[in-house]
Amino acid sequence: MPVHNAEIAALFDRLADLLEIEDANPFRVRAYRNAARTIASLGPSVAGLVAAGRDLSELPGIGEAIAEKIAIIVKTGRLPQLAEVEARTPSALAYLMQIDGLGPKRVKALYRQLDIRSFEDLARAARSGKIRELDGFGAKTEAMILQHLDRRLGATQRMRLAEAEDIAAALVDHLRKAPGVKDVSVAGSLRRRKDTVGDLDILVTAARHSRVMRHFVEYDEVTEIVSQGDTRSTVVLRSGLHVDLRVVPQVSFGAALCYFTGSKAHNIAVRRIGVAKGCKVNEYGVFKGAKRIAGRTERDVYATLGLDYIEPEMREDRGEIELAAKGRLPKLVTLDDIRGDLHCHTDLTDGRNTLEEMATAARERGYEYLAVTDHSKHVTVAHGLDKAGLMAAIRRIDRLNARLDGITILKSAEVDILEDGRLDLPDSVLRELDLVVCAVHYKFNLPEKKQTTRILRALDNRHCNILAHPSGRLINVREPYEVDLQAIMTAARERGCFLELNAQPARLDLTDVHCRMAKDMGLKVAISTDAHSTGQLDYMRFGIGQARRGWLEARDVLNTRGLSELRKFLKRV
DNA sequence: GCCGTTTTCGGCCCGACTGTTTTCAGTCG
Repeated sequence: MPVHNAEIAALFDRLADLLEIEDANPFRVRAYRNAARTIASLGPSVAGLVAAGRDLSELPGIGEAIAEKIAIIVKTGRLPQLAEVEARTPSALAYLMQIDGLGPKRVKALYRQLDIRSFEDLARAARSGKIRELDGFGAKTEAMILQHLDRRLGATQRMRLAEAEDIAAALVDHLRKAPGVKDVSVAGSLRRRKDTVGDLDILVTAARHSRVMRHFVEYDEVTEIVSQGDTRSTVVLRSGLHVDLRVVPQVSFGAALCYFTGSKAHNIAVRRIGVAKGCKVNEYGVFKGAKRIAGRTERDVYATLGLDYIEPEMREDRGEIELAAKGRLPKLVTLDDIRGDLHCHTDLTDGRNTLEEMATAARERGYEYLAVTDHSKHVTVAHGLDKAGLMAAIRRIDRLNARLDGITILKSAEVDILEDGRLDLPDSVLRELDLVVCAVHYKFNLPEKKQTTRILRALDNRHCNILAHPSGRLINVREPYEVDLQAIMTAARERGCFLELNAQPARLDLTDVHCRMAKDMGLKVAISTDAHSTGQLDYMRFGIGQARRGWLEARDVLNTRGLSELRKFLKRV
């Protein structure tokens, strides 16, 4: 059984947690965390790279020692060094650090002095008042621990981007009404367009001594004020979302926006560039000695450090800084580049709007074409179409195209991939379509080899053009199914097929990492909304964000092509 | 443990807020 990248990364993260509790060299701890991050954001499987004899120490943050450890993990599934550490320090202690306010030092003190090894131990000690007696702890810390223990269940899940975006928009509206406020900007992972966000980071510029902090904590959605200072405060909203607000003067806006957008790893890497150039970089600007030499705009900050402007979606320290230094950053795809949508549904199956309503809505968005991809018969919950139903739908589209100006409706279907890899509709009807989108809707839990073979067989059908939502994940609901995406991408490229980046906020499937993998392999991606209503056509922006996180440029995206060029791409090799 | 427009050894990002302190450690982002 191959060891997945995520599992390898988790071993190193766990090792880092426990070493931190043991007060090991913090830079060594960071080295393990960096390695974990590199592995987790790698497209190709590490196990595969090892099997192919590749030298892993070429990867950023991975040297000889960690490369060797990875090889052992791939071979045995275990990291011997982790077992050694766990013999001294119980593995469960790492979980205790999930409690807000408990870091490695305090967890160590709790373990050493009170033998606390679990949430249950922690709750018992806190309730009996033992924690307040420890050095460095007090009554407030004890109360805080109890409070967070109570809330722990269910509160740790990250929120989907779309949901967080709504909550942020309402809060930004509120903040704009504060007297003395100039700019209000959402930063953090929301600005980086990550598929889920852990908390909201909001940056405000305002005159000194403005009342904006008070205005913030008095927002009626606030249920708790975690901390409140002159320039920074943290609150919890009714939704459970934590919000950090930072107030800076306008002269620091760019530097603060960089700092608050992150990611943390990106910030560290940028500041290291600063150190190498004899500057200090912080949220107030770039400083040479005491003199501020940049800070008003993000562009200034990067330029002063010899870097091209880096789009927020790329700021993950995944190689973007090196490219920015060389002036070779990709020009990321934008919403304006999109010429049409290649996956949507109508009320003929499980969509809410009629064919004509969907067509008109697509035209209003400036699209040149819209592929209507109602379900095939096997997807009974969606009232999927059989051959006769689809033939009737095709004729309806022909009639609509004949009288509709300004947009072309492409005849298509989202054809179910059956368990054995055959498609749910016969070739005799598939050949009547402009394009065929195929997807897995049942039997998610096949073993990796079977699932991969199943999909490869579907791609073998000469009518198949696009594989929709290739991993099947539903964020916070269903894990991706076990499948060898590298093999599927290779096969898709060879056959002249494409993979979809499904823009539904709950899917965002392909992931950013897999988009980048597709790009590196020279495989184009279709960014599609899978809209089930006219309004959902606007989900395209989530797909664009994810594509940009995967470094996709317009040329890497199928539906940035005009109709005639698109038709050429849909002729399989 | 990683890494190199100063380096193969000696560095490794930077600041705000809190609680328990009487000048700072711990945590967080």
